[in-house]
Amino acid sequence: MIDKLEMFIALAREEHFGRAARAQGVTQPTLSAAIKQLEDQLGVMLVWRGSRYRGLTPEGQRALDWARRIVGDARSLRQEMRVAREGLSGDLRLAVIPTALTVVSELTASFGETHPNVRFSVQSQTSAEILEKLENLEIDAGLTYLDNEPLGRVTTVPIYSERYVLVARAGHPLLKGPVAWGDLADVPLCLLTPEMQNRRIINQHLSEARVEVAPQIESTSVVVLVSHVVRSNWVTILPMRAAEIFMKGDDLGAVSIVNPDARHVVGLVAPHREPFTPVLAALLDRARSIAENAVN
Amino acid sequence: MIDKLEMFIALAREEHFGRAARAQGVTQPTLSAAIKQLEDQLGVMLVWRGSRYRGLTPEGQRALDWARRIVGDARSLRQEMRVAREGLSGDLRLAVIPTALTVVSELTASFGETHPNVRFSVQSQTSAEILEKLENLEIDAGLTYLDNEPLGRVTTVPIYSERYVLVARAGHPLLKGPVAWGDLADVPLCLLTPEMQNRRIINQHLSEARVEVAPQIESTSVVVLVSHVVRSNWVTILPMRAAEIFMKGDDLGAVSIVNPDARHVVGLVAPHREPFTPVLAALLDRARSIAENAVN
DNA sequence: GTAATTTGATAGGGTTTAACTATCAATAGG
DNA sequence: CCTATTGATAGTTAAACCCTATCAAATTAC
Repeated sequence: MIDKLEMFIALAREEHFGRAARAQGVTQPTLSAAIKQLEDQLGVMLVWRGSRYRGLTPEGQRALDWARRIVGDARSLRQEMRVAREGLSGDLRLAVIPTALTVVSELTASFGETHPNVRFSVQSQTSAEILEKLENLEIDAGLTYLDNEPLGRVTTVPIYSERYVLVARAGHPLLKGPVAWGDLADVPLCLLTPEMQNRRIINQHLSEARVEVAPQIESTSVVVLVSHVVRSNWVTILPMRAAEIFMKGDDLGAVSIVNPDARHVVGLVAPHREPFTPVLAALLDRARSIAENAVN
Repeated sequence: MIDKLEMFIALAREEHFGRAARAQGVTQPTLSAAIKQLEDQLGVMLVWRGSRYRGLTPEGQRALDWARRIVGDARSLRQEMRVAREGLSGDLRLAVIPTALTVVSELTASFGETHPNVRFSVQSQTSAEILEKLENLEIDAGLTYLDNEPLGRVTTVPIYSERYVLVARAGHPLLKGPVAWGDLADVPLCLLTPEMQNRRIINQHLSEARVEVAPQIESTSVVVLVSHVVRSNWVTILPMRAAEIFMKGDDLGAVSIVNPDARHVVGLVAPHREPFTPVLAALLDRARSIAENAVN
């Protein structure tokens, strides 16, 4: 039953019998049969049938909610028993927004010292993808904005509060003192792409300052932005925590962007499942302990 | 997997391999094998092994919590799909404290009109048994005190507030006017047994009024109490709602017990499982709609 | 102190379930 | 109209499952 629910979840995620089967490590006929048996056992049609996948029925949608819960709890059970057997161990799958990537090492470094048998897998994703993967049980926790866009039913632990800086090549005229959002009208900016929440936040502040921007360089990667800044007169806007790691040499400079002194809270998000598995509970604890007092 | 978790739950409840097997409709070797497989899959010992059942290990205890949750959710999934298929239908297993038994018909009567395909099974239990059976998934909801003793993790819907009356044969001298708890010192009382919460509540009020009682008749059944009162000079204390049904003739009389005018809230308790199954959601709705305004 | 009973584990065998490979029918897309 | 894609179906083999029968250990009864 639980295996079939896992296959059902995979089918809903992949929207394709073949891909879902591959993702589950079975052949396509096996997955087809599993879905059919699930439908027989539950006595309802879950998937619109045709010559191809055409989405879930309303019952399928409801069943998917339960399936996620049941499968998630079953995994929690297994994980908790493994912890009882061999202490904190296993994989922790983390998804992180690009501008918070440098914060991960704070978490993992201190966590890894006390729990050396826990392995981390960290992927860079948009905040929307993080929430989706959390729902689909594809990750165990995420690091993303907590206060800007709605999150759904998740547990959150605030870690720090983002402040924004302008990053430019050393000697750039804008670096002389604090910059206001309104000063950025005719500056050659390179920014993250609009599917990134960070970009939407920046857009929002710029538009509140009546500034229109159309960056010539957009990227999903902070490294791309910074490398453009290093090599030319481009300028970028980054959260301080994301910029710091690039400021070790003398070739870049940063100044605060004020008026307003914008803040956005970033922290851990985890599925709202009581009780938490030991590994996740430990991670949330660690996040709480490294949280800046400044979060508000 | 889910079947094995069901067997594990049955074993924890019955504390006996043979009985648990019978309860699950399998033979004892099958259940023994299922438990062993569960232990192999989870990699931990769940049950203290010896020549007989000797309780759960700590890991078994934790696993039991998850098992209850998983099995409960799986049942919810099946139930919800059945409702999608054939409307509100199926069995609703209710356990009720003796003094609230007359209230059940208020619930079932109005519920049965709109949902004729739902069958009720009502059993009389102590409040402690109700909570235990709720945990063990043996009932779907209970009707019990909400405000007197701790309930654990459940959803509650208050329905009415118990007030206490003294019930005696018609013409009994105590029936002349309201009685105070302190007046009951030398009255021949018959009361529920002390494992009933109602009795503990009454004891509490009597003891606060400095009254010591040692009833010569104790019973788990309200009918037994009332039939003693009808046939002799015994007197009993009952919640008004429990007494009403016996007051149709002229052979019994009741007066309020005041000083204090004690109140205790009675209502539905249901497992705290989001989202609720449709049948349970409908029952909770109905309970809310028949709740007295007087509940406070 | 010994016999009877209870309790859970083990062995062996038959049935069901589950997975895979190979193939087919239906439908999009060019 | 042809080809590629998609999911369903057939047939076969392996695994899982559950039963009956039996056993060893531990209690209980006499």
